Amino acid sequence: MKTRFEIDSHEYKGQLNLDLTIKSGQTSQPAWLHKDDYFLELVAIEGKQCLIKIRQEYNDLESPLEIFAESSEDVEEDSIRESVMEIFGLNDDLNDLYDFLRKDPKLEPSIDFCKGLRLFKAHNPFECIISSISSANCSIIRWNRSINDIKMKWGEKFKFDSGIFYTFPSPETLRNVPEHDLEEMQRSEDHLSKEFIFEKNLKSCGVGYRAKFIIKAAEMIGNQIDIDKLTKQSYDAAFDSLLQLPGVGPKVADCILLYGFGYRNSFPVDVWIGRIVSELYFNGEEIKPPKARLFGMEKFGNYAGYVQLYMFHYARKSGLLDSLKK
DNA sequence: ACGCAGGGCGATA
DNA sequence: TATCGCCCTGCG
Repeated sequence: MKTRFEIDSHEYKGQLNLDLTIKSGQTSQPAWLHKDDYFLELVAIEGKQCLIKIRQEYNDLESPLEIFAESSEDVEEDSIRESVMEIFGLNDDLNDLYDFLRKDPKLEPSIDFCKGLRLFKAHNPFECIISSISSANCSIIRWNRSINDIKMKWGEKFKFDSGIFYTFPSPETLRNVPEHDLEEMQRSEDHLSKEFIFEKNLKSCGVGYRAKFIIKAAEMIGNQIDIDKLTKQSYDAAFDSLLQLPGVGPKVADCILLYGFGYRNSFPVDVWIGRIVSELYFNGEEIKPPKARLFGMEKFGNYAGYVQLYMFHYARKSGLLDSLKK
């Protein structure tokens, strides 16, 4: 099955900046592969693996999105369209958001810096959970690399004309992966050659001490923690459930809820958001993360997730972030 | 070279 | 209940 279609800007409210949305470092998933104007990723639609190629005219936030989809199975165009809408936050009304931001003089300037930036939702919730765990105490490039490594080592391989793509492995697969060189060596003792290179273990993906957390989390998902249930729970209940996973604290849980499950009221607080909140709303007085989190959730309500996203990019681009470094 | 940034955890009071 | 040292790696 190969198909091509467009999504016209009239089909969603407000603008979309595809490039900015994909590259903004949201922990839902690594940035999509950028190749000849197109962004590419393998996405499961109706349970079938489907390569999505998407492109937007450079610097034209109003032009129609051009989408190519390709799969060895038949996938309905409507389902692909729905997935794309969901992944790129096209069901969100950015005009509404901007009306909200304009009412707050502290947030108003963020609009110009972030035009068309949308929440980049995970197409694979389990991948989002592992991405978010990997992102803790870690740079964006590093955890992006780790997740791509994990996909290449244990994902299922799919070949297309435009390249080779891998799925993110299932919890069942990931929970059985060796943690480090030693474990990999022990497991393959019987057939070990002199030149054996240890590279099929989690630590070799650069996740560091988070390897243990990832394996344990993969074990718990499907047992104590049911992903489908999480999406149907209240924000508070889902937050508490996620905290049971190793490597998941408040910040990571909020990222998973926002980028993985679409809880728009979550307000993930890392050191930067903490500093920005204290600078903008508390005269620079130090605000502890739990307090900043509650402040954001209460003040911004269902816009909290977007406000967090916009605050960070605004601060980054305006130079505010640099001024807060010390 | 080497010290620091980054979020969560487990030990401590 | 709050505070603090440590975990691993990339970068300046």
